[in-house]
Amino acid sequence: MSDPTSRDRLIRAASNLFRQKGYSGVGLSEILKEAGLPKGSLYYHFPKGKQELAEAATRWAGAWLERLLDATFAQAESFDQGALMVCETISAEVASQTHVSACPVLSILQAAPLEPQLQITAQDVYGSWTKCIEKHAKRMGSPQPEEAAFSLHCKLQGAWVIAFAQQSNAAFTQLARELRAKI
Amino acid sequence: MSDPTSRDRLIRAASNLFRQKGYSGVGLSEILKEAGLPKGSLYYHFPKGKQELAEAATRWAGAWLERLLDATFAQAESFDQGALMVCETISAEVASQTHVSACPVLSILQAAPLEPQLQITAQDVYGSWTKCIEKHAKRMGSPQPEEAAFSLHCKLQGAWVIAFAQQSNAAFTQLARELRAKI
DNA sequence: GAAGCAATAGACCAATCGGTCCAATGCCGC
DNA sequence: GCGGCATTGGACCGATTGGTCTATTGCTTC
Repeated sequence: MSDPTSRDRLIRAASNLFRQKGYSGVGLSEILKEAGLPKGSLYYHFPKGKQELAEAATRWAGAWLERLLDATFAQAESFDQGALMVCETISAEVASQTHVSACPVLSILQAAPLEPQLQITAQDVYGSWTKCIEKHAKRMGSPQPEEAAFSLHCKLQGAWVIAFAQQSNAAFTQLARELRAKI
Repeated sequence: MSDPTSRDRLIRAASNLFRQKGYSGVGLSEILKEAGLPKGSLYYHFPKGKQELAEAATRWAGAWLERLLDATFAQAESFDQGALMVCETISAEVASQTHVSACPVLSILQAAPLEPQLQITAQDVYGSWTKCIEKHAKRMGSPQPEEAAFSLHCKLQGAWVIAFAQQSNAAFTQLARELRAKI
């Protein structure tokens, strides 16, 4: 069994950097420097190189957000309240960092035309999130779970893009205000 | 006065390519090949190089979308109806191309940490859009024009990101369905 | 301690990057 | 035809890119 810390360090470093500068904006040397590992380690753990690392990083961050969704909705008493709490949780998460990082999927999205596998990865992760939200919508008796899931996902994506552009979580607090009014 | 066609060709080529692969994902050689111009022309029209070209391309595309907003809202009988029409117009625009291109601002957003000027450009263009929507919201007697403008901008951004990921305008048609229900 | 595998370390590669520079070209008023 | 400026054409540059390859290290199992 391989030492998990090295592989993990690579994934974390890659995810952080990609979310700030995008897939094409980050060089392997920068990732390796951040992870404190030589090039040999990268190609040992990810033989297909940058693309495979980006895929792993995106799925890792995607799973993290899905856990966040599950944990937050588990505490909610209604879907609308859960939606608000998710928005507030992401807002707090975003605000806790010195820089506002983009949605992890966004980071690899623009590299999709260059690396077809990343397109599939992006669709997979987005699909998982929507399904996850839909699951909770159904569980809480939302009348149109599919529509509600898309609507929330769409708003969160929009707020995340704007927050990234402004380097501020103001968009999330504004969205939270909007969601609170619906309860 | 400089010949507008060369400068314009560069801007159009750059905008198209950036919207597909992102700022860092496109090389100057690719832009020049698409525009059919040599490198000398680029640095004549844009002495500061790639960054200046990207800024011009983003502002150009930003102005195009703002004209689209104005033209669409001008035909609407209410803000909510205008919002729906904008969504449908962008949806049709997106669907008319073989590839779904990202929002022009998104293209340069992830390059912002590398090129500080692009961060300002992105904020400017987003700000113009929001103000433009707000202007129409006020004009049509929307009770909370600021909130309404942010809300629409946010939803459109989200739908655009998802549409880009899925390479389909399904997200826009879904958002249109949601907006139609509010009228 | 020797064999053997997991993992690291980094030299090295061709290709491409953004950018600089200057000669050549085309078009203008004269 | 000529001077002069706007623009083009493209060679050239150092730096960096993603990727390959091999030597070495360190642990584990006999």
